[in-house]
Amino acid sequence: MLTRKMRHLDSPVPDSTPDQRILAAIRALPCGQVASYGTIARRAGVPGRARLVARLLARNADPGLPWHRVLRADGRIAFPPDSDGFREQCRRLQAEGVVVQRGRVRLPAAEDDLDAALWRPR
DNA sequence: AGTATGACTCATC
DNA sequence: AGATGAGCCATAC
Repeated sequence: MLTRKMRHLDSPVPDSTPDQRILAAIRALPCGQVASYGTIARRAGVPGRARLVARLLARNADPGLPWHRVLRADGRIAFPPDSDGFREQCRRLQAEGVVVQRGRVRLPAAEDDLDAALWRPR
């Protein structure tokens, strides 16, 4: 039986939903590396949908998902500074060696995949 | 159908 | 660097 929804052509595009690709993009973040909601959205093929990323994280129940590596575009933690989420995220990041000061992390200057991957300071 | 609400982002000041 | 307002998109009422 073929899929119920016929594809226009049998396109080689991954048969995945934006949600799945976003989760994949987050899971693809290496330990100690961070990215903004917007960057995750872009990497997942849904540019401009940072809020979708945020919504997914808010609902996520998977304890293995490295949600703490996702920050706002300015490098700040998205939770209110006095919240449990904030503290937990800080703790997890620092446990990975990420420098967090005043709730802020220095994001890779060029959030491009290439630069972020190659420019990583030792 | 209209309004409010976010783990958002960007331009501007 | 902080504040503000507009844009944005999916859900919830």
